[in-house]
Amino acid sequence: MESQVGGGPAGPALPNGPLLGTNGATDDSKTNLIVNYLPQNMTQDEFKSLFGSIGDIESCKLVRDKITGQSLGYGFVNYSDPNDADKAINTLNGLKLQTKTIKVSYARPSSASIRDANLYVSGLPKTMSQKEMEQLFSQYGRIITSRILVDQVTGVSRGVGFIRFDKRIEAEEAIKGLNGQKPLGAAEPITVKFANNPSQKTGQALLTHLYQSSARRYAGPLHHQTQRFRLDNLLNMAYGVKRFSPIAIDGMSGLAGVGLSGGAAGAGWCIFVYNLSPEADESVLWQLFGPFGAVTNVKVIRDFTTNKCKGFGFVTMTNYDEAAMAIASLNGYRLGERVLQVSFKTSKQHKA
DNA sequence: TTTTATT
Repeated sequence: MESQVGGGPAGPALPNGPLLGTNGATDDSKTNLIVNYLPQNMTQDEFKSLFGSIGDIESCKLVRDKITGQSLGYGFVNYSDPNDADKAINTLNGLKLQTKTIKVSYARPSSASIRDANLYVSGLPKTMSQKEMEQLFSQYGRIITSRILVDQVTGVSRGVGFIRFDKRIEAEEAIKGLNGQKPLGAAEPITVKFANNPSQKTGQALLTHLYQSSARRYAGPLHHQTQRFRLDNLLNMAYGVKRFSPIAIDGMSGLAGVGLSGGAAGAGWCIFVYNLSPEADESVLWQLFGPFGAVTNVKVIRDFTTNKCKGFGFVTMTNYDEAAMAIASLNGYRLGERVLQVSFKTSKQHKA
């Protein structure tokens, strides 16, 4: 299915170049593997135990989306012994796990030049095979993977596919050379462009999803509601309280002592975020809350000695409506394995 | 007319 390239040994040593590998440094190219097409629901623990069954693992990582915590369907395994890495490829590559056939290969050295090298191709002749598509593109560089999407029922090509090159430059050249061109004997020209980057898309998709799902659950069809009314309903959800008068929001009555922060951090609405993972960092909070509006400050509360997150943090937002929308949307949101609790920070300290 | 390949 996929091309079997991937990783491969490093190129020949340069004449007169420095001799590498004589100082006892680890040669990652022989121990570090990339694993692709993992089932979506596989956990880090399952991933580790599967590959740990081959031999001693130096480190391994199931790659997850920064924001949602969802598995991205691939991971890395670094073995202590190169022989185990080789054994893992021989025994686990092609293994069927649920609906997926996993791919295990040597990881290429990580570098900026291999990122964003994935192309989206459309307008392909329905008769074109994956191999033919690869032949068309291989003149521009080394192909890491290719895929043609097919109709799930009939199995016939949808005329749409992906090509991942080893280097971004190669992908750029392929766009220049093939976008708008007709393959030999084809009636229509093909479109070649960079594929959507899933990691960038997530924020937007998350937002859209949250808005739509909250609005539907709590306010009914959007076209029957005004902005004001929708926000009111979202607030009902955020507080778990029935609110009878929308005017209460505008006046912000009933909210005394809640959320509004003064002090050195500047004015704004302070939001309490609970059930963050020990690995959570500030960037996660920026990414989660940023899409809802102006965020002036985020803070992850960490243990002094371990520097791990103690499970909660704070976010300050400038505008009340945006803060309320963020709370309504993100409270109860599942972040990885955890369900977030999000609310305005309450001031328990005040003694009247 | 968008699958989940770079920590």
